Amino acid sequence: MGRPRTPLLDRERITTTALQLVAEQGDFSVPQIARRLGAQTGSVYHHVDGRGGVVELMRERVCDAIDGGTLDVEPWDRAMAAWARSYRAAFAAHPRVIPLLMTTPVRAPKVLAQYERAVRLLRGAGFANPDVMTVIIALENLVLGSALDLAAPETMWELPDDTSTPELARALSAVGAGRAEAAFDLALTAFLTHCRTLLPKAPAPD
Amino acid sequence: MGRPRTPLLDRERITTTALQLVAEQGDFSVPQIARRLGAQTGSVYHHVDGRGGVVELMRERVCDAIDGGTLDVEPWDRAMAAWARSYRAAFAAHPRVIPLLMTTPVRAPKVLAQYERAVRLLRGAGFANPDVMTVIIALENLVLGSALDLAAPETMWELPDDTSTPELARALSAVGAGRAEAAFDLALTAFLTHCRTLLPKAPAPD
DNA sequence: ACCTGAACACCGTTCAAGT
DNA sequence: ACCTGAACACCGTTCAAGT
Repeated sequence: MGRPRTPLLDRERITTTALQLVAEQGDFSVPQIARRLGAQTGSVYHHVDGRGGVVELMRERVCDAIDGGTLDVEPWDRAMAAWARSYRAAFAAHPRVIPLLMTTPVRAPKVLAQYERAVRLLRGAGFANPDVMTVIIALENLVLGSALDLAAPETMWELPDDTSTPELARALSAVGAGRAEAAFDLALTAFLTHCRTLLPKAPAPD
Repeated sequence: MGRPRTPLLDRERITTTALQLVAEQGDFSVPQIARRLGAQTGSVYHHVDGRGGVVELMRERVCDAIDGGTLDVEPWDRAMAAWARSYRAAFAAHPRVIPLLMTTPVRAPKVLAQYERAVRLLRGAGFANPDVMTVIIALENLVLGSALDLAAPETMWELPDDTSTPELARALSAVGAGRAEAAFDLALTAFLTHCRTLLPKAPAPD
């Protein structure tokens, strides 16, 4: 009892354990974290701001893998594409965490800083002020929607039998694995192609 | 005790109450449903397959508002646009339910039937077999991603102060309300425009 | 500073027993 | 058939008490 020689708990270990639990079960609980680390449930609260705090820590860990350097790529559309792919890849590495992150607002300064850079990039590219945020939100929806697809159970559609929905069954078997990737690529290409048309006609390169 | 003259519980009332709770709190529990309907917690289990069953009932209720008739519109791209808008509107009417529906597969026959029709529509329009499902999945991601945006808290980005992310703050204030709608419209337009280019060159109308 | 151990109000689920 | 009431194993959170 009392204080151990070497601390059992710290934020790093709590985060890692939570991510493991979510990967295994699709969810986590504070007592589960404590048990895995050999501590009492209450002890976790000395390191972390409750269950919600653990979710925030997981978000930071996952988002650390997003490569902000992609936003320095030129031209702007290649930068946005690279950012979107890096963003999605970071989430894809922890698919089952995604639903946990969807309902709480983004507070992590590192993530906000990347959005700030994205805004500057688009303004610099010549997008009108009201369009800038629309483009970013649409891109974010695209990334999260596709990432959610990865978190979905093996088959997002549970076909009762192939006879009631034969065409759907056939179409599904034709895509197979990589369906999520194909859909993301299609949507991203479509989106950036259309965004280019939003820009005032570019002057000829000098 | 025992059986009341007039039943306290049925699937309709359970579903309605669950939707109300989710609208108010963003979540629900079986005991909460029971309390609101003046029954014991255990009684709910006589009508519904546990908590997961209640989620399925909510999905069916929400999806009933999707207008499958939109898939009869011509040409195919107007049909897909109308379907996507109806789909999103149905979810938008119950924004906070969306996160609850994301992690469980679609089983509702009515929803599956609409996907079946969508597949037929795209095949009829001339899309190659491997492309059909990719297009549908991408459209679904788009709808769900945008719908999730509606479920998000007022401010998806919690800016600590306007000084650390000044451009983001400015861009955010420039979109204001309707930001979700604008982003959805942009993404949908972009997507369908690009899908048209996937099709073999159309023959001249006769 | 870090942890224990116990407490509290809440879950989801099951099931005998009642009418 | 429909509901009660009690049980069980689990949550999230708090807090005095120990070293």
